[in-house]
Amino acid sequence: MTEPAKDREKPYILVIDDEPQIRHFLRISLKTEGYELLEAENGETGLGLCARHSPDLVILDLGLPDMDGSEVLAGLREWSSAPVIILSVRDRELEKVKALDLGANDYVTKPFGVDELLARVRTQLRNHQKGKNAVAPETSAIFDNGELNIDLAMRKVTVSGEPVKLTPKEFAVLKVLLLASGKIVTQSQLLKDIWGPTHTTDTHYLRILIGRLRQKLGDDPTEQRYIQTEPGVGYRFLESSDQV
Amino acid sequence: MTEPAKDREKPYILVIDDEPQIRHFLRISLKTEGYELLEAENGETGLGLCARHSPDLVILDLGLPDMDGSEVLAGLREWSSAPVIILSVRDRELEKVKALDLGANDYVTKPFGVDELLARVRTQLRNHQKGKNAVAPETSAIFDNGELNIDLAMRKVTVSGEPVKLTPKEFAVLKVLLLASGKIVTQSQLLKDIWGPTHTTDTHYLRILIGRLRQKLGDDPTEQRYIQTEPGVGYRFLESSDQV
DNA sequence: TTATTTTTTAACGCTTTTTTTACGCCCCGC
DNA sequence: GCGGGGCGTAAAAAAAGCGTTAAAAAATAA
Repeated sequence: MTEPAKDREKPYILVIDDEPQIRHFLRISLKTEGYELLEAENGETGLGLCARHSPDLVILDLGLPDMDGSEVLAGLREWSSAPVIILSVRDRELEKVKALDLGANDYVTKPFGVDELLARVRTQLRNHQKGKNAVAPETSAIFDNGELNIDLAMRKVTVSGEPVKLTPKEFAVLKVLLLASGKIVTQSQLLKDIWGPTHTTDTHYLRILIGRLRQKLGDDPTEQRYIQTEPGVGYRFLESSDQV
Repeated sequence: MTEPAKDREKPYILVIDDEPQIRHFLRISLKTEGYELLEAENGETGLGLCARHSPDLVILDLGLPDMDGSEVLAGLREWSSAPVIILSVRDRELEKVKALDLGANDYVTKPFGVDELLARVRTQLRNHQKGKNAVAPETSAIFDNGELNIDLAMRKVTVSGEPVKLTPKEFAVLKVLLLASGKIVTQSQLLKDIWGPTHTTDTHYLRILIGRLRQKLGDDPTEQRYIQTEPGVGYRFLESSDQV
């Protein structure tokens, strides 16, 4: 889907209606509620505007001069998932069913109350927003080679089934190393990330921490399976493929 | 948790309405459409059913005998995100606005056409499904391991049958932990959720509250059965499977 | 209002974590 | 072989975090 869906200050609402007085009416109401408005008086320009600005919500009148409302809706749904509220004078049930099944999110019959319409707008925006936020639920990075298992999101580490307790700093180091898996992380980088920019020279802390980490992970500095020392530079976490 | 909202063959719809003929009517219509039905004739059993079965959609009549419809809605929204379609004889605009802003997803005025209602049901299910795929799986509102029983909807907690009284803050903490069951909730997250963004560093409050909570739930900090502390990070509610 | 519950504040052990301090090792150039 | 820098380990001392208790303050119910 195209949907740039950037975070705008104000939600954009596209009104597609041929009656000037309705547009005027909606313009007043929606603007005072803090929405940014886009207007079109026929289906074609409506689709064009929608494509160009990808509004957060569309209010669509079914009775348009140039094309049938359902055509507009169908055209929209081919690429956009923005919520659509249908506006119509016709109160025929079949119309509603058709529109809703075509992908509309709500159907309001004229004449309608402003407050109700605004509430329905809020409802649709709220619903649609919710789905969007949850998209990236913190990349659940996981390492698992059969013996060692690391789940960063759950903050769980097990060695051959046995859970291992890591202190906050230990876990922080492991996380940084694992996220840069295979690549070297310099000592100063690690120090900056975990102790803050004031301790970038205390390479000492690191050695102790790495030591404890290795011990807990069942690693050995002489035969480095997971954490590899790059003398004078830093450390790297070995991916399974890298292991000799 | 009892019922982790697994993918069922048929969508479950919970109808909360006191009028038998309406329920009968809805039962016929919804069943022939292939939905599985749950019915409640008052708010309390409605909330209970919802907590136990976590339906995919709720149809809620505003005029209930035992409690106000908005109370039911509000109670539901404390822990559930299932779409709610309001049914009402009252056509007052303010009612609609209130219900929609309280978290309802649609509002249908009686008398209504079956086909329209069914179309609106489809619309809500379709919308909610879309959002769900990305989101964390919905956790059920009930925990029960034979000894400890927590019902978020009813706001009731019992330990081996005996009801336990929780203060509002205690319950709030428990709710947050339970809804994130198995996952860590950071201290700052808890503090923000319950005390507001101004007290994100007063980890002290938490320790006291968690302490009392453990005491009331019959938990022991040395042998953590329910609430596990992740030192330096936060707390997590243990699902039965996690318990060692 | 009074009485009761709930929340906040304060203080104290206890444990864990972090930091400090000290020491041994190995590789390399001298 | 001698000494220095970088690395790893092992022990302490210091600090921070957790859990508990008791009492004061605030909120709530009666």
